[in-house]
Amino acid sequence: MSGLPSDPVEGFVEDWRAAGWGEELPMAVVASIMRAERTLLNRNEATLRSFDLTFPHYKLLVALLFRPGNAVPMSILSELMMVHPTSVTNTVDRLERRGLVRRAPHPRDRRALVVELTDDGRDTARRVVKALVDDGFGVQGLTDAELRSLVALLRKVRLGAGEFTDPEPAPGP
Amino acid sequence: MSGLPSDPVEGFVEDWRAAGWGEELPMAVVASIMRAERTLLNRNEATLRSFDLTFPHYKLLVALLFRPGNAVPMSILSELMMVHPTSVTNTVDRLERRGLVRRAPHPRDRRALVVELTDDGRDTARRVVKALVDDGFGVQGLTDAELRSLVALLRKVRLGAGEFTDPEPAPGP
DNA sequence: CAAATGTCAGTGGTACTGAGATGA
DNA sequence: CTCATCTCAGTATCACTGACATTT
Repeated sequence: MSGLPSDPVEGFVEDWRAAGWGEELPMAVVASIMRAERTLLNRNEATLRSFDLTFPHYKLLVALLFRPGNAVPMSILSELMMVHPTSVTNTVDRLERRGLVRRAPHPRDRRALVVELTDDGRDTARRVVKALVDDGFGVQGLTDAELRSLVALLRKVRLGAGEFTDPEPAPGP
Repeated sequence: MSGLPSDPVEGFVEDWRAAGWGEELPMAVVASIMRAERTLLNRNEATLRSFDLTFPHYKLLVALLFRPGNAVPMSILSELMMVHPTSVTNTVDRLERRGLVRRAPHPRDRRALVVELTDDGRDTARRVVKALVDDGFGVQGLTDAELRSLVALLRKVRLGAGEFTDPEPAPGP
């Protein structure tokens, strides 16, 4: 729970404005996102540590948990996790050594591999998710409407920053 | 601009809901924050790299830039940057070797040190900030009202997750 | 005395670059 | 042939733990 006595972003915005830098709103948004990420990470890492998992490990396990067959090609994992392919190799290596995932040949592309959950991995993934859910992912004090609004606004930020394209999935003709 | 064809968070929420895990809104918020952070980081790192700065370096320089005297005690930097004291030592070491900051004795506590910008550091910090501002920090496509709303909502998240206390600075009697 | 500040040495983990083997 | 997929070796950076000297 560490905890500063007051919101550092607010003081920061005041100094920024006083100095006349301009673009204080985008600055405040970026600072808020960075700090929220760090705070939530710190909070949820305590839970992950009790399962001996790091956040990248968790992200990979969860990415597998919600797929038919619990199997995803390495290259897709790289995109979903927004990391370099060699980082995926590294993460999969570690999880495979622990028996939580395994590599299997891609059914139709002999260059590619899919990563799939083992029974142990699926069990672990489910228990970790349950633990995080029970803690509400560390998010507290917002109404459902606020949470929805937040997701929508962050979607705009991600879209504007180029995370993905496709503002809306054009309905078929 | 790399870029996925569509928003991965949306697909994720659908899978999550279909599996009946519950707490899908907090999950979506956390996932959105993590991805927004990563996307903005990737985007702004290109700018930082042109100044040979990493993000931790940037954070420290900017923390100094907006203070009277451009000097801040190490311990405060540790809190502001949300990192371990030894990480601050490390970051300051690197920036000091490059002549961008320097350590000076704390005026009233002989245990403590303050870190202050050199002339070169102040100049560098200003130019980096200007470059980031010119790019709007990678944030595009939101109105001022939306940006304000986003800052307010993220403040609630940070407060709820224990980043700081003090819901509102109780006005003096 | 106990608590706070900062450093040092060492560790573990992440994510990258560049090069290369294999297959579409 | 070109491009995609994945791995390996090497590198940089970060953030931490534990121990310590100094000062409050």
